[in-house]
This record gives sequence, structure tokens and C-alpha cells, in this order.
Amino acid sequence: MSRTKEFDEAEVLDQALELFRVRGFKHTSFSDLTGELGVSRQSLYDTYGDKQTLYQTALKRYLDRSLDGMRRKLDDPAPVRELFTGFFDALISGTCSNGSPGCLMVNSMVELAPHDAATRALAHVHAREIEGIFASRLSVAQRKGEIAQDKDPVALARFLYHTMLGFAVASRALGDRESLRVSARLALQVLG
Amino acid sequence: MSRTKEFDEAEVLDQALELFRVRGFKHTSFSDLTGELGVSRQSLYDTYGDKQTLYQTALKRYLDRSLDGMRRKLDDPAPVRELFTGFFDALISGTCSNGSPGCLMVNSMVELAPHDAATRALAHVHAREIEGIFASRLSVAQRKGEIAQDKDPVALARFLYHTMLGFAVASRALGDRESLRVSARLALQVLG
DNA sequence: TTTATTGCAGAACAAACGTTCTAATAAAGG
DNA sequence: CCTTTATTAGAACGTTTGTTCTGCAATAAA
Repeated sequence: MSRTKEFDEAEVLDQALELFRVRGFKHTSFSDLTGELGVSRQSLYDTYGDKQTLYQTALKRYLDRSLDGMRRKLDDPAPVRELFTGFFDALISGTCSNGSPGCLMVNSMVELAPHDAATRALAHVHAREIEGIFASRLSVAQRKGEIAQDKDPVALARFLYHTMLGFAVASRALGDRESLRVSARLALQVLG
Repeated sequence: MSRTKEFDEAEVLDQALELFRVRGFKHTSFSDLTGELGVSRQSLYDTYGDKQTLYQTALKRYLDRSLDGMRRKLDDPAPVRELFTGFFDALISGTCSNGSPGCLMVNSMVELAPHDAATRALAHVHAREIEGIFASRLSVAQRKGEIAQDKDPVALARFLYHTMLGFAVASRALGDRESLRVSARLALQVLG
């Protein structure tokens, strides 16, 4: 019974995500969304709820996808230094790809986290999970003797996370990919 | 001739700056401004121009003040490592002080730089100047033998700038001051 | 004290916002 | 076919936005 949707639910969600990523939450109006996505107002509301809910859904999707990608990329027996070098290079090429809209989560952390509890919660998940992924991979490396015993994998992980945040800002506002790659090399010197 | 203003022009500008810093540009309405600043709409317009101009003026003021402060703090013959450690600690305590609204420039880089040329220009000034301040101080240290000859002061400066950006985001959204201090120590390991 | 000029308060404005209502449309089951 | 249910397009809603207009108050010079 009933009519079928004229658009792909997941695909349109991704388009909305991309729009939010480029323009931010407040700077993206509902008219922008219906215009760019080619979906009517009512359909958006029926499918995703109001603007805030849509944003939150997109952000959650982005977070999940990011974490999955990171886990996959770091689940590799290569030497840590090489591994993280490649990891950061990929991140810089990706996040900083043409037009460089940066990272939706970092953008949200700046625009919304201080005033929206849900976003703040997701930001904390982002931090905790990525630090966890980094730390566990660094621990393995430490057991294999690739990293000195006196280093704290958790502290190293946090540091790498913080530099990641900086890269996201730089790529969005300055977009100097090459010097970010150089910075990544320097950051990874902390591994010893 | 004529009437005198009932408010201090510089002081109110600082209040506006602080409001923008906490809430961002789009999330701060003109009513918010008149309400919190205790100045009438018309007076704000007469004194500072429209909202965008007011923001830009505040941002420029913030930038100048920041750069001056940094120059002053780094104009010190102490050993670089100590000097930068103190510098970052102060920055973390300041930017991350209670409520931690972060850095107005970093917030602007994320919210406005991609779509506002004037903000983007100020962001580039921010980057160039701070990198310059860092680099020149690092060069002095290198000449004094505090830093190995094979290191590139400009690359080091850029790296430190990028980590600074990350700290601003982390302090705004996560507000974990202590682990930022630990990260700062790790970042400064690149000095050798 | 008058006059000229600037500052201020609040009403008023059009435009844009997020959201909802209304009516027409399309598909699937009977 | 008809009925039912869901989807859609577009008008409409009330708010809020940034900005301006209007009228009055205060100051300093003449």
C-alpha cells in the first residue's frame, strides 16, 4: 500500500551531511537543503524530522563512518611510524581535498558543542574513541618494541588526536596541504 | 557641541567580542547584543556599523591583542623549551579558562573563513604572523645551539601553530585542560 | 538661552527563518 | 475498478532576523 519515495533515503542524508559540512548548521537553511537536495520540505520533515534531528543524524552517521574507517586503516601490522604517517597523509588528502570543508565533527565541536548537549556528547565519543583506537595500536607497537617502554600510549594518543583537530581547522581555513604533511611528520617524532 | 555617549566605546566592543567568542557570529543576534551590552540598537549601528562590521572590528582587535601578547611573552631570553612550555601552559589556562569559549580566531576560521573573504584574510594573517613569531624565536634558539642545526625553524613553527589550533578546539568542546598540558609537553619534544 | 548637533529609545520594516497545513498525487491491496 | 495509505508540492504560519525610521533627550557652542 501507499506511494513510494522518490529519493534514496541514505543518499539524500549523505548530501545533507555534505552541505552541513561545508556551510555549518546555522548557515544552512531549510531552503538550502530542499534546493540542493531536490527533495520537498515535507518529505524532509517526514523522513528525518526537524532540522536539528537531521543534523544530529548526519553527524552520528559521519562519526560512525569515520571511526570505522580509522579502525580499518590502523588494523595493519606495518611499523607504527609508517602506518601513522600513511594514516595522517590520507586524512590530510581527504579532509583537505579540494574546497576543503574540513571535518564535520570538528566543525560541530566549534559551532555547536558549547551550547548543544547532544553534540557535546558526540564530541566526547569522538575524542574517547579515536584516542582509544590510537592508544591500542600504540600499545601493540610498544609491546613489539617499536616504541620505548617509558612512553605512555594514552598520552601519545591524546596528543595525536589534538594535532588531528588542528589539522582539520587549518585545512578548512587555510588549506595548505603540504605544510600539514610536514607537520604530521614532526608530530610523529613523538613516537621516538 | 552635541551629546556625549553613555557607554565606553572600547569596553562595549570588548563585551561584544566576548559574546561572539562564546556564541559565534550566527548564533549571536542583534537582540542578544543590545540585551547583554545594555546599549540600544541605534547606538550600536551608529558606533560600529552593521553586525558584520562589528564582528570584523572585534576580530581584528582580538587578533592584534593576541599577536601583541604572544610577541611579548616570547620576547624572553629563557631557554626555548622552558619558554614555550610556559607559553603553552598560559595559553591553555587562558583559552581554556572557565566556560572555555576557545579562541575567537579559531572559531571564526571554522564558522566564517570558508565563506567570508575578510575573515579568511585575517585567518591567513593569524597563521603567518604566529608562525613568524615562533620561527624567529626558534631561529634565535638555533643560533644559540639550543636547537639542532638540521631542524627547520619554519617547519617547527608551523607545527606548533597547528597544534595550537587543535588545543583551541579541544578546549572549546572537550575542556580537558590537564591532558592539553600533557600534549603540549609532547609537542615540544620536536625541539629535540 | 537659544541653536545646532549628536545620542538614544522604541516602534516599524521587509526578508528569511523553521515549521505546519492543505490539497493533489501516486502506488498497492481489495 | 475503488479504497487506502503515504508522498509530494506549495501555500501559509508565526517568529526572529538584521536594519532603518521617527521622535525625543542631552550636550556644547554661540
